[in-house]
Amino acid sequence: MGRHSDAREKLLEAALDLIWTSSYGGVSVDDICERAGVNKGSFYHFFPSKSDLAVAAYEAHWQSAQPDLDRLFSSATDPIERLQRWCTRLHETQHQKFLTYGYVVGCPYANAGSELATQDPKIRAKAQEMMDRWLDYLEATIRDAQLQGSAEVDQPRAAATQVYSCVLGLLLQAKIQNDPAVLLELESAVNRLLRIRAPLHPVS
Amino acid sequence: MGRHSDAREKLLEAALDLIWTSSYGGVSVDDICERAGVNKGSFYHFFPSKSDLAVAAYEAHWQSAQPDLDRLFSSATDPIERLQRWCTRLHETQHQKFLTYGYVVGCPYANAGSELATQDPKIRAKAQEMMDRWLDYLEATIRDAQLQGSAEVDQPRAAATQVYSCVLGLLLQAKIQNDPAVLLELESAVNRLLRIRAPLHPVS
DNA sequence: GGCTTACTTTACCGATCGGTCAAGTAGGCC
DNA sequence: GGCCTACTTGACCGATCGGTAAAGTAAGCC
Repeated sequence: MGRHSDAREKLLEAALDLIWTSSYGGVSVDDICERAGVNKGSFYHFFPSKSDLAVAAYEAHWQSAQPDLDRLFSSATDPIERLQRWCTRLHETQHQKFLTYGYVVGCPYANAGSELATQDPKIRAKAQEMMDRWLDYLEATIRDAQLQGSAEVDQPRAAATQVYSCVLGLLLQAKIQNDPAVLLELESAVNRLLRIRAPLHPVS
Repeated sequence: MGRHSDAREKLLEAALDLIWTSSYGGVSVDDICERAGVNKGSFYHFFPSKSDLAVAAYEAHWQSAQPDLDRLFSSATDPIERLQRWCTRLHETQHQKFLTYGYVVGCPYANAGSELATQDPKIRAKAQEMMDRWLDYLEATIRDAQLQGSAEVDQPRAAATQVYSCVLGLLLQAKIQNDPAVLLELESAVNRLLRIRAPLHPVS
């Protein structure tokens, strides 16, 4: 039944890349098509609209990142170490992007949410979904840390919200200052928010 | 020498309002002119470009908010109380916007920085300037709290960065969830980040 | 081999984008 | 009263926006 094509995947990747390093409004459908090497007609064969492509691109990006996250947040790892490795990873990722593009690019989902939450309900909902998935990883980790007595929190979900807010805020500050080093504050902030006792390598 | 006009001020106010509740890319020069009741020719009489207007609008907004901030962060007030009142104020402001527009709108400077940091150097620089002004208020307050022994931090500037990141992140989460109540986590997060002893009304 | 279906190609749409321009008008200053 | 200057007016620009349509082509299925 008909031929098959990798145009869809190329569009998803091009869209994520371009929108992440620029913004949703700053990237046109033509830009995405050009980067993907796909004609505009094909674009609208695969996606009903620009915003539908964006939503699909975020989902595809998550799907590709999830195996790595599952490894990072594996319950076989000590919860404090999970958090520390995650902090390190965040800095590394942004630093790499900084070297590649010359800019700290922040979190793609948060960028989209910040720009479009009041304008595009589908994208707002997708950003919220992504946020909730992150919060689930954090909540589980914080709960484990609490159970083994290495963190002192009241409600793990609320603590996860606080930790996640610190991450989003530092990513945003790093982006606005265009300096990945801002993210080095993250580990200390997490230790304080969770009242972590005897961090493996204390930073504050 | 010539007549004088309030068109400039009307444009600044219209631009801030529209961009804050939508986004820079989502608002056109025509939109701003229409809201301000000013013709496009007049727009370009006062401002060389859309982004110059945006920068001027952020500065004007800061100037109008500064007296209030100076009162809030007055060194005559107990530093812990300054922080608590600020947390309360942030929630009230967003809640008010939520009631007015139906949306949590977040921080105008952070929104602009998030959207345009990699695209418009002038706006990125302005967002960074705004951020630094906030950090100055916070750093001074944290320093005062540290001196009177009610907070325990190592470097006040770094602590200010952490507190500010929590604010930005919670504002962003509140915007993406479109729920002002997310900001109620702020006070508890600040208490933990600064290791505040005996908060006036403990929340965690 | 032929039919169906999936995908590609390309030209095109009206609307809107940021920005320009030249002519006109009104207020302060001498 | 006249002139300079600040400001207004509204028509206009080429480019680009997101999206459409119709014809063409190639791969899988029978």
